[in-house]
Amino acid sequence: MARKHPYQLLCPIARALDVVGDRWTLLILRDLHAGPARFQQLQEGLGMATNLLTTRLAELTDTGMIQKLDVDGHNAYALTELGRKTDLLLWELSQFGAELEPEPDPRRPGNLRTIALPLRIALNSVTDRPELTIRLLIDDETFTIVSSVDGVDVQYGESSTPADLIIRTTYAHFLAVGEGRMSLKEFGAKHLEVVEGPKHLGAFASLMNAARAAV
Amino acid sequence: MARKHPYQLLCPIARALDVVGDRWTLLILRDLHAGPARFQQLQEGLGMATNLLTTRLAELTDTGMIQKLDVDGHNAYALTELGRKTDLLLWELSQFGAELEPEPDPRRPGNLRTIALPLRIALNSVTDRPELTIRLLIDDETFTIVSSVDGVDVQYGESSTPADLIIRTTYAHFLAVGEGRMSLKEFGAKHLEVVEGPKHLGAFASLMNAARAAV
DNA sequence: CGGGATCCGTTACGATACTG
DNA sequence: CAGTATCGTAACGGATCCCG
Repeated sequence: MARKHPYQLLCPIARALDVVGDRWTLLILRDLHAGPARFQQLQEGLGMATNLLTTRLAELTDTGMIQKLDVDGHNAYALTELGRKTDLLLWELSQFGAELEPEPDPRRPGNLRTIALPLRIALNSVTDRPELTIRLLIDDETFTIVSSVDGVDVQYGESSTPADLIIRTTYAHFLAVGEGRMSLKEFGAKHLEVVEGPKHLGAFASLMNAARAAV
Repeated sequence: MARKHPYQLLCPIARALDVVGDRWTLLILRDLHAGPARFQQLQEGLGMATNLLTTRLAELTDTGMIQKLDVDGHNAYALTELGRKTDLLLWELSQFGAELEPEPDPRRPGNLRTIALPLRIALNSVTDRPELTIRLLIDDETFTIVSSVDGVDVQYGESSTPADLIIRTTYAHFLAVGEGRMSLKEFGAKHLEVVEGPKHLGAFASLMNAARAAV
């Protein structure tokens, strides 16, 4: 199942592209940076053909970028240690994409897994991080943000650790903050519902502020 | 001549890939980071089909990544300001590629333009840069390295500014140093010929050392 | 119903020959 | 030198089907 026409050039860039340069491959990896995902989650989030997704998952497994898990009887796919090393690459790709004109008419609604990687990188750039576990409810979906001295992790879904702070918002508003179209102050005042742990809201706000300033 | 199947997703990564995600596109940009290039230089360096190169150059021109120049009667292609913004992206791609197994049997000999971008980024990471213009003769080709307080530029070919130091080596040896397979000391002693300006060799050596340490 | 596999029409790519 | 033109092959996209 190897590619018929790899570059096979004496260049690390070409080597990287031989592994992650195929259509859809980097977008699959992007989604997996939000944590393990099932076949259907990936397919629906990306809107790609199922046969292609099957092929890509097999290729990524062969190259050691991902591994297949069994999560309570169901298959799931997760990044390996090698696959996780695509984080800075995807971040720079994202930074370059931000220089381009925004998409006039997208084919699909936004994919929530998209935001995990940039959020994690931005939060990790903060030096004075609080010890805090946040559950973020966006539309019907859940993210867990764990901040500690070791770093920040952002995962799709609930984690076993209890959350200090539970907040709810919508994808549109959260994205507006991430892209700088809405101030954190307005976001906090109008579009953020504190479900639990309001005394930790200040720590969350300063963390977000610092991340925005650092990126 | 637009693509029939762009991603058109609400995600900066997908937007970036809609512009630079096609086969060969990032490798063309990589070569152009070494300075303007003619059609044939690109074709020979990459070993790609001429019709595809024509298509890619047209697409990159349409998206504002490159522009066509007329260099003494001949066409040439150069990065625009937007195109130059792919530098960090290509750097991270290169860093990730360095994590992978080296290519066992490459289809073509190394492309000298390949080294300009990583060399420039590495040299730019040095804080105490000397004011120095270096002409680097590798096999039959020439690079010009201009170091100043503003930064370091690495260009394929000769520049109009006179060189303080002219040195000659081979691609294999230079690559060995870049990949850490040969020490700078051994390189300088055995595989580097000083053509002119030996008194500036010390500044060059300390610049290279600092770059190696920083990357 | 989740997790794919098969089939088929369309598009993109690769190699080479040819032209202004 | 700088591309076009042509053509065979591989990859992609969409739909349908299959299997536990």
